[in-house]
Amino acid sequence: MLNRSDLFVTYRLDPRSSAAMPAYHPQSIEPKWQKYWEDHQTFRTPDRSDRPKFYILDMFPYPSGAGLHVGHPEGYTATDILARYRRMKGFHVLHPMGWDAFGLPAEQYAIQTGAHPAETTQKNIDTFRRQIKSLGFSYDWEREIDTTDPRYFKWTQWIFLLLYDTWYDVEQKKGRPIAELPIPEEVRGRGDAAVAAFQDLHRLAYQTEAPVNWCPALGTVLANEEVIDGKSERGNHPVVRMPLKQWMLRITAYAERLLHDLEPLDWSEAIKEMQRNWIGRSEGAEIRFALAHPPATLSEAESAIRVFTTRPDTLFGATYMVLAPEHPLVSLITTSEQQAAVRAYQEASARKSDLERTDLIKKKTGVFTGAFAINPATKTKIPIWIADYVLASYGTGAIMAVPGQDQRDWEFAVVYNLPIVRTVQPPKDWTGEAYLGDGPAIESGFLNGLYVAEAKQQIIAWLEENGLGQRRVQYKLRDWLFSRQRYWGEPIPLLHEVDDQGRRTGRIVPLSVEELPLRLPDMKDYKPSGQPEPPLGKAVDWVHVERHGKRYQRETNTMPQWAGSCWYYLRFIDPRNDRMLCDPEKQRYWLPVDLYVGGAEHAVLHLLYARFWHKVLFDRGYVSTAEPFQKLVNQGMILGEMEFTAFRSKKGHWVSAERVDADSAADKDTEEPYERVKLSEEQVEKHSEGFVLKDEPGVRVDARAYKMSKARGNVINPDQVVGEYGADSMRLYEMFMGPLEATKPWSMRGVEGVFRFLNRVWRVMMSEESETPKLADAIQDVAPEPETERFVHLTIKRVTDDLDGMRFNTAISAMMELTNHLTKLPVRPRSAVQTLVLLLAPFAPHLAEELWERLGHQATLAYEPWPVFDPGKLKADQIEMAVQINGKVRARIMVPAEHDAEQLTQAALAHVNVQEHLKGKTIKKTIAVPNKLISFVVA
RNA sequence: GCCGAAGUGGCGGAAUGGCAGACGCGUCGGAUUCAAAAUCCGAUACCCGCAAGGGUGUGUGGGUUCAAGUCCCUCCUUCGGCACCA
Repeated sequence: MLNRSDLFVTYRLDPRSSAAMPAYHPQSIEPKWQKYWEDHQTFRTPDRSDRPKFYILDMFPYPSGAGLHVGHPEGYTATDILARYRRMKGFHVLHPMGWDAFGLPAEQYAIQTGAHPAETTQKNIDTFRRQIKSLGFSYDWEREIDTTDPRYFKWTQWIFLLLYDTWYDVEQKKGRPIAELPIPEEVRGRGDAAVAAFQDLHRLAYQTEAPVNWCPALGTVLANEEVIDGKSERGNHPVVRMPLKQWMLRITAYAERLLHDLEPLDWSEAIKEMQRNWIGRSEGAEIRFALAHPPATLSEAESAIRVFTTRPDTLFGATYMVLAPEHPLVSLITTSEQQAAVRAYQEASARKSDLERTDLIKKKTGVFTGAFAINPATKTKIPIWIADYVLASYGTGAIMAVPGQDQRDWEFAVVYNLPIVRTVQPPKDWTGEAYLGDGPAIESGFLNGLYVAEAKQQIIAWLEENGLGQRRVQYKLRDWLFSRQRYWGEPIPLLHEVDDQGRRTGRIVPLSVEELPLRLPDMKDYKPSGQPEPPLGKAVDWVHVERHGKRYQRETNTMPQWAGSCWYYLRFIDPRNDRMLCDPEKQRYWLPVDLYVGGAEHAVLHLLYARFWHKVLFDRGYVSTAEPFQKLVNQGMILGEMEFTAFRSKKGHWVSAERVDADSAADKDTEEPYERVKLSEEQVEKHSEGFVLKDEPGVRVDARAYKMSKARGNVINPDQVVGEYGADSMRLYEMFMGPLEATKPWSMRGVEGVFRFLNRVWRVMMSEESETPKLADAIQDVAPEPETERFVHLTIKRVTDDLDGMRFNTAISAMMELTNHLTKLPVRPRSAVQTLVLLLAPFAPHLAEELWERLGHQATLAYEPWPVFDPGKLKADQIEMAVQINGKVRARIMVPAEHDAEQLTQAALAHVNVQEHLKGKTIKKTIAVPNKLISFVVA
């Protein structure tokens, strides 16, 4: 079995030779230049400049106890290369780093060990900072921020209060101060409390009863991230949903703008599509179905069931209705005979996790309420059921069931023997159940004969005329559940007024800016209470507050981890400002972020939440752009080294991989468990479709790279790579592996490959003969040969173009080719090697600085102008061109570059092999494209 | 099931519709060395051929084109996301 240390031992270059010889030795070069940059404040970024700005941002990490993962430096290297490149191109570059440091692991660790989360967090940050610094990134460390720093979360809390102080004006399509919310006369008439309640109903931050993930076994509420497939991530205990008063953020008010403003952004289409799907806009109608026998206790508004449908055209086919089990009307309309059954069903579905409820293979279930509604189109009585295939949280929590045109309704109708009426004519050969396609309406009164789109228009007009419903847009996006029953997060800066008995009156008082930051109380016991109440409730002294003779309790929920990362890109612009979150003028200069790089796991939530906050800040006048991140790139995942796995049965026979389920290692048919046997490269060979055992070629072997994980033991530690090969090799390898966005497997041999390249660069310039490092005698102040000159200019062009297109792997290839060329030259022009050093500088900055110094320069090359190529020097005198006959290459000819089509044709015809292939044929067509090829079509 | 991305040598990968496999790894041969490591030079898709050369090749099947890895259609596989959203 191959393990990590074996890999290092096997592939490591002998360190003794590098220490003794004046060879490339990153272990001494790299600390030297890192110290230089720090001492000279080389990458300190002044707030303003006359130069064009470039704000290049990494998704800042959560500093986990495990230290940096090789996945982190992938994105960081890409952005660092671009930051350094842009500086050399004359841009004023903002390139900061910080820590997303609130979160669960520190709290879990505290529960286990008693260590304060702030301590472990600082320790982890120190490790991350050291590791990141060891890679030589050009961050302006003066701008470092930490979301758990009170000077930072003061403003996170301030933004929360801004959200609390904002309502969404649908007319103006923007968030406005709550003081500007128009209060209806009728509300005002009922007094201050009614006005306050009305305002609370409209705030972007509001409270509601919302279901949370309650884990009875752990005695705690879990965040969604902690729930995997309906079980707790830790311990694998069942999780149920229970309602609890929660803070919510009204992100749904911004759904349309979040969708619309996505369009012009320079993001990958994939990410945009994921966001669009998440927002999930659909157009349709809201329709009111009157109850057939409304209970006398209900008001007129209450005695109708509102539904949302995207297919109002199928209204005539609505043969029953379904309410979500949690729908408030259920208890009001259920008849006495059905009470028991309905209550039992409600309780059963409450116990189910989301996963169980959405389990697709299960049969549809439901219970009849005993009540009926009137289909407004057919005027017939239709039964009202409850079923958990209808979600309380989408639309109105109720549907009109149209089994003829909806597969889910069809399945339900079949189970409970409910009527099915087709109201869209399916095609003649239709054999399916519900028909969702287009077709003429049937059995639909005045809609008959109309196709779907037209029928929708007609029925909506009819509904609106008759006051039965209206056009409506619905979003899948839900409001953001913002509170966590946790310790290690930002406290929510609100006070709840309590009466003499200590009960909350419902009145809420926000803290003033002067009272911020509201710090966490120091606690010994972070353990969840065993009840679904936040641990902060146990800090009695902290919770109880008295002011102006009134008693208050602090809010004990904390903010989710997303909060701190929602606006950090803004704080980097003005990280030490203690008067406001960010100076308006600085913000105007730096925003938007020109390039944002990070993992695809944040494709939806983080980016959506940050965009939402940004838009609120925009509406309230604190930022000047509608969007925070102009260009977004997601780096791909780095997998472990390729592994070969064979499967062996209990009896010791090899089992071919195609018969085995790769995840469980069990037989696909018999489910017999097999043993996994790791193989070395020497034990396998490629056989047509896959790898097989060398000794037993009939046995297929599983060959793939896996996600890095502690359990699998395939985690690569960046410290070890930097220690062995240096930061420059680490950086270069991460970029050379393949396209930034691609998922790719790690290879230690690949690291060694780029390390050898850096050694070649060193030897191109440095003498190997002398005892101490010395410039090679081959470096001379001479003009380059035309071929070398052309090579240099071509390389400048390739590297520049590739950097602009973020194709780091091919840029490195280009530099390798130039290095290989220069290596062969007995005399290497100083100008040529100097250009190579400058091109290499963003990628391998330590080596480049060292060589730059050896070449006789006094100062850092960080702000040297980027090399420029002369397009006139890219062309060769003679070029090789291919000659095709009927699409096949039959010859290659050297021709002067300026040859025109006619000259090319003549040159091609002169070639022996061409003549051979043309013998006895007639040329029907000749295509000669200068710089491309010459092609003859013959018959 | 739906949406998205991707399938190219032994491996990572490269190719504005114009010479498939750049560059790197690995492997083989050679130089250097007492020997090894490191380094340097050469070869390396597959098949036939001593060679010149020829044939076949970018997941599958079809199409467009003088010319397709690249464009269009079909299917298959892998990865990522969403998933009873009415």
